[in-house]
Amino acid sequence: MTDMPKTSARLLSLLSLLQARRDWPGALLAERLEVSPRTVRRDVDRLRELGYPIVTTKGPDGGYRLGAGTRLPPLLFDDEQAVALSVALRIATTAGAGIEEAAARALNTVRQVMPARLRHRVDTVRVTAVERAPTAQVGSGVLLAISDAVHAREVLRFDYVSATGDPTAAPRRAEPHHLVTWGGRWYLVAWDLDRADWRTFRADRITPRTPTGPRFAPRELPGGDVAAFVAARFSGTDDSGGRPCRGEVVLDLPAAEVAPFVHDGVVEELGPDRCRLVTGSWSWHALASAISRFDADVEVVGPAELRDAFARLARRCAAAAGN
Amino acid sequence: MTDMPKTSARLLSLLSLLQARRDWPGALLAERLEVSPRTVRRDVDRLRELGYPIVTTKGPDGGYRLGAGTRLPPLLFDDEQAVALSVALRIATTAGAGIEEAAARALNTVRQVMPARLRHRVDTVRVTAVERAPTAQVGSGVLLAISDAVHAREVLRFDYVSATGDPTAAPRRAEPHHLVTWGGRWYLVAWDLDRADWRTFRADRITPRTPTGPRFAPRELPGGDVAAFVAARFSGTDDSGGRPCRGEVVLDLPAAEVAPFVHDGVVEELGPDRCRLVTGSWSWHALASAISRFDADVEVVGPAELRDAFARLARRCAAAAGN
DNA sequence: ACAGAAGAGGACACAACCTGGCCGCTACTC
DNA sequence: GAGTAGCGGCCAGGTTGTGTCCTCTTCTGT
Repeated sequence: MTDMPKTSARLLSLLSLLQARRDWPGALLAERLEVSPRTVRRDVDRLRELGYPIVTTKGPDGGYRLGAGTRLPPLLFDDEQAVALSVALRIATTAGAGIEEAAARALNTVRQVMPARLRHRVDTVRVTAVERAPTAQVGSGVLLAISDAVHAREVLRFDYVSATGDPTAAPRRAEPHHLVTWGGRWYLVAWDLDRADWRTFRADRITPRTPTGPRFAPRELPGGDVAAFVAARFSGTDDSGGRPCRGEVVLDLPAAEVAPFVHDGVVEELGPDRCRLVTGSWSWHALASAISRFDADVEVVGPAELRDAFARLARRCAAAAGN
Repeated sequence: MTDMPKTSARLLSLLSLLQARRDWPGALLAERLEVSPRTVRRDVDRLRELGYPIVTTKGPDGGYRLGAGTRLPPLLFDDEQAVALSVALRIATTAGAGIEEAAARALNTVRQVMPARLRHRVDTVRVTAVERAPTAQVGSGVLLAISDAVHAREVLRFDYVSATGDPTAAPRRAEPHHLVTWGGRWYLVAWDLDRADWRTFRADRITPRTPTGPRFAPRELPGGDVAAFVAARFSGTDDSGGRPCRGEVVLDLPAAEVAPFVHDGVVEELGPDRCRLVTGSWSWHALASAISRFDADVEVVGPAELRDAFARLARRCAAAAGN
């Protein structure tokens, strides 16, 4: 089985890779395909000669990209795809959000058209998803309706059950911008037309109405990034409650050593051994204590309350140390 | 100049020829591709090695044909399956755990063999997954290796990088029982053979070794349910496993206020506002920090290392407070 | 059952092709 | 202007692919 034409196989992989991602730096492709960058360039050339429109960006942040409107040869699942598929769908079947059963069926359907080897791969992957919060059921119909509205940029009208359980009297109207999942729940990020502000609605409390309203012009989400927006929205309100005290510090540690321990916050690399950490906790004391877990020098950026908390924590610890 | 690789190009052509027609006699293909029949046979072999299911008919009226699985009955998903598939894979591509890119490719691959209507459905669904923690990358290879071991019930040998970043000297040996995802991270729930206890290992810190060990008989997980087990494990902090540094302190707090936050240790009531706490952590520093989370006066009973850690922590905090 | 059609595949020699390295260029960003 | 990233020529050496020749095996139709 060592007889396969490396080159052709690589070309197919290359196509698959290019299809999966916006921009691929040549170096990354080289690494991924396990060939030299020079060969990647040649491969790209080859694909071009075969008629595939690969556009390229030069300079920093450059890379390759597959142009649109291409007829690709029937690509096959490779092992990684099979694993990804199984993992994703199995998670959906255990942690699901009303789509468990559909996900299970989909997995089965795909399974059927796979070569035996891959089918076996799929079968061996067993994953359990554990959620912090009991997952609220959202019908795929609702998901679909919201998705469609987002995609079509049409004002969504819907009934909404508030957190207290009271159905809002009047149907809400909002410009749907993003469908987001966070911590096992589904949220719609939308511009609430009635309140003239950005809101996140829990999808499981939404009952879409038909027909949808007129089209709208997309607005720019504060923060630019949906992920950032939602993270910011919820950062003070974990499922288990709120984290009202937030602060910012600079740590003398590589970001990579800090990030894994931060569950609710942002870690930003400032240098090889330096990073910025923005996080929150229940109280200033708890926040200071949480930050102190990193065995590194801390520089408090703010706010003053955090500084004070550190001062008190210092006295506590000094006392505990027997002076 | 036009140094187009004949072979690769031919393979692609062959693929599209086979797609376009039911049955191709080898001789015809040879003529069409302008190569000898022998080469056609070799090309077919090559495609087979690349995973394309090409069926062949021998005898008179024989020929080659592209089998199912690549383009045939355009996967008959129903809408719900399509939605589930898109949702699951899109989540995987944004929240991914090292499989984002593979998930994206898988979605594209599936997309290709869908009828136009469903493809549209798939394209409509846009989901963003927001994770609390920057997700640690886990290679699909690791996931696969773990999964395989779980499935085969074979003892897994692996190198493990501890929370502190120190690679454990000796490889660990464990009976893998479940692969779990929780809060955006992957964990292996296993019976640690060396420590003779249940442990949860972070998958991103695992480097599996080959070969795997002998088969094992499944044990019953305390709590029965993986989900319950993992949830219980993590309900306190996100540390897991054994804690080498143990110490004892007396806190000026009611036991009832301390106990809920201690998941690996003992809280003993000493008075209405006083309790003894024995617990452990990965390092003395971490232990001191963990104890300091209680906003109360601390009296270190022992050992001396903990006292020292508190002293150091005090200096750290004082420095952080800007003195 | 037999002949014939068609694919399978081993051997071999020669040519073509690919790859990695090296290097100077160009295009773009900060 | 410096740094990054892609471009592409050139070369040497080893790998691959190809055509040809042959012998088997598997079907089908008579």
